[in-house]
Amino acid sequence: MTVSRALNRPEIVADDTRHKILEVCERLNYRPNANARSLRTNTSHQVGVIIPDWRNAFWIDVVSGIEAVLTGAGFQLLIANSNEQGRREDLQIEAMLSQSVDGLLIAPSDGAPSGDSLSRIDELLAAGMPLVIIDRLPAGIANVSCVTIDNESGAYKATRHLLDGGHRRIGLLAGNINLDTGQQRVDGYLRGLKERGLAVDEQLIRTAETNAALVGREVGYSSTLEFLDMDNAPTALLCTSNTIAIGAIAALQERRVQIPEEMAIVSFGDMEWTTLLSPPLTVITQPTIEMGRQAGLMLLEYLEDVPEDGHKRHRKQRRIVLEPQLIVRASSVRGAAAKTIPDD
Amino acid sequence: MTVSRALNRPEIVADDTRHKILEVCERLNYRPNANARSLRTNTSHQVGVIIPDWRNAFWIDVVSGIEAVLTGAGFQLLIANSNEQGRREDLQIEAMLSQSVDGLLIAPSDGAPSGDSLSRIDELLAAGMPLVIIDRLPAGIANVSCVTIDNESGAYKATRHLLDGGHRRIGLLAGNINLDTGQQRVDGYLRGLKERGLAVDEQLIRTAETNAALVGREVGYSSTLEFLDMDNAPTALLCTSNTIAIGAIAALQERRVQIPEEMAIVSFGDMEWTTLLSPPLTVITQPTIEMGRQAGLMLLEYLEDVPEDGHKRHRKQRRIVLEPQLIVRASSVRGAAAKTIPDD
DNA sequence: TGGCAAAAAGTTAACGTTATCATACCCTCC
DNA sequence: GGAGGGTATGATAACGTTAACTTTTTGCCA
Repeated sequence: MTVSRALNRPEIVADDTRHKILEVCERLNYRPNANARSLRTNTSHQVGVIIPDWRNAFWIDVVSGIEAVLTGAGFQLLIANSNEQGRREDLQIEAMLSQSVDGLLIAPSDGAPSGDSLSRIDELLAAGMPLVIIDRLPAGIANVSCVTIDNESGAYKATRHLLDGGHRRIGLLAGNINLDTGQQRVDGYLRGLKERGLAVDEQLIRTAETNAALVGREVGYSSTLEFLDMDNAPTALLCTSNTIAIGAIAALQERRVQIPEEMAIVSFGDMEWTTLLSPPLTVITQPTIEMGRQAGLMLLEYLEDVPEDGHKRHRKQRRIVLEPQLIVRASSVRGAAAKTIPDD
Repeated sequence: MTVSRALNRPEIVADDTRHKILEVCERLNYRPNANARSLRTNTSHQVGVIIPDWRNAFWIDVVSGIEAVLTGAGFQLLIANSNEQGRREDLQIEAMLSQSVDGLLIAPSDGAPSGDSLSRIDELLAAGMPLVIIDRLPAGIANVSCVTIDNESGAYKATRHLLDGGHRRIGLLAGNINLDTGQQRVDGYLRGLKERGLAVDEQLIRTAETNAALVGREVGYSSTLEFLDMDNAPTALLCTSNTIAIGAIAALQERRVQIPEEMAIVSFGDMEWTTLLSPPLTVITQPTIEMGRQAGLMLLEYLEDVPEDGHKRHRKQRRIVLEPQLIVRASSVRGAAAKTIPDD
């Protein structure tokens, strides 16, 4: 009816008719039914976002970046927390498709039973669903657009910084190395050592089964205690996530280990509290908000790429890799002033 | 058609028909359309959650509690961040109603232009929409169910603790006192002083215009510096939020003020990092997750209260007030041992 | 004034479900 | 063998919107 036109394309309705309609809408407290609209148009102005753990500030920041871009463009976010469980992730994708979301932003969980949600993602791509993968890129997925962080480079920078500080035995508290991000951080660490011709001591590398926040903290704590009990304990610690770092620092404080004199420490992810610690924490910043922003923008391109011929256009796959930065603070430098190391 | 029955009420369909149907669904990759279903049934299994600031860990924890309860009961969460802006909150409620959410959980923003979203909430209640207010209860709303924290009690406990420690001049870094939570914290502080017959020095009470995280931090920082510059500076600080505390601690560290010898500090909200500080931070715990859980359960009661007669049942209003706890750590107690300094 | 194009408004059907009612089928029992 | 009662399935309409098409109105010019 004309009402629909008055609300959606006011310019093609005569002025006084429009005013009359709007006035009546106002009086009747009329509210368009989004479900009916979605049913008819097969578009919802909703975008699904699936993250693995929203108790971790990392992911909240990512979502903030996404939100800034997408709600600005008139999309509503459907946020789901997979809790690092592939099965949940799968169900959530399913639920979002049921609601005919216009697009999806997914950070694959580390617990994906490989086949399951990967093939689901392949299906989505084949169906032409606008989709951008964030932060993690499981090996099995090809031809997908994604925004990630150069974890290898981040870990390398951290390792080199510690080596420059004279450390020769550096403990690596890695997350789940079944995840590409986890493995990349190990790779960066190894590159740092190799570059200096240092042998790798497998005992100095600890991994976790999952990246879930609570587990990270626990692993950081117990692994650090184990390090401290070694005959030739490391003199520096590289923590590959803020949750791991929290556990590690707790362990060091408990044992009254002096930072950085007895143990230097570098962590991943700058948090609001890292500068409040004594000493302040050296970190590899994760450009989380920016990652969210870029992923949002990328998805937006796809969303605005209207399929005029009714058939989904074959889209070029794009990949953005963001560079992490090293911020040197006192936790990793013996008696020296802290400064930011410029990118090289 | 029979398909609908096979999927929704399998027990009333003959076994072999059902199997045939399910097999075909599988083969065709059939997925029920949630919009069509919502349109027809006028129910969406979605619950809207509106919080004022998801960059603040406080709210993320609240949402976690809500999620634990509601997704377990088969509801999907629609999370919106009002950014402490009444106008956004209003639009978000509107959008959620368009999508025929089954219920709403709202933490009213502090920037509500009083009339606007309050009357909207009244409307919702009148229309029988299941609705639970969380954490904050604006003065204008009556007859609504809510789950809150006893802020007055929390601030009182903190104040009493500091008074017990011998402090006589306690700086109060309050948030937005136009918000009931903010005013209640001031009230608790005043009760503490009054109980000991101490005069109130208005100069020791600082408030903020809004509870937005960034502002909180800034206010904590600058107000603390102002305190330190006073002729008779306070010897203790009561911060009414974790963001304010972050700013305050930053200021104290910058001025190299010894905690707790020169300035004791108590904060609201226990975070994962509060024990990592030197000294560890004394806090009033906010039962955030529990608040979310209770709000979720309360809403669930309303949701399950099916209107058999087609007319919304008049429901009893319920209120739950959760009690915060004082956790004493070294930031508020002089000397290694946590011993109480006798009164006068 | 008639004719014609453009603008505005109206009509119809369809999106994919499910509530409701109608039908077909199968058994049991007198 | 037919009435009665259950169970399983089928048919129809409706939820509120909009795409596509049709009709009406308006405005303009010859």
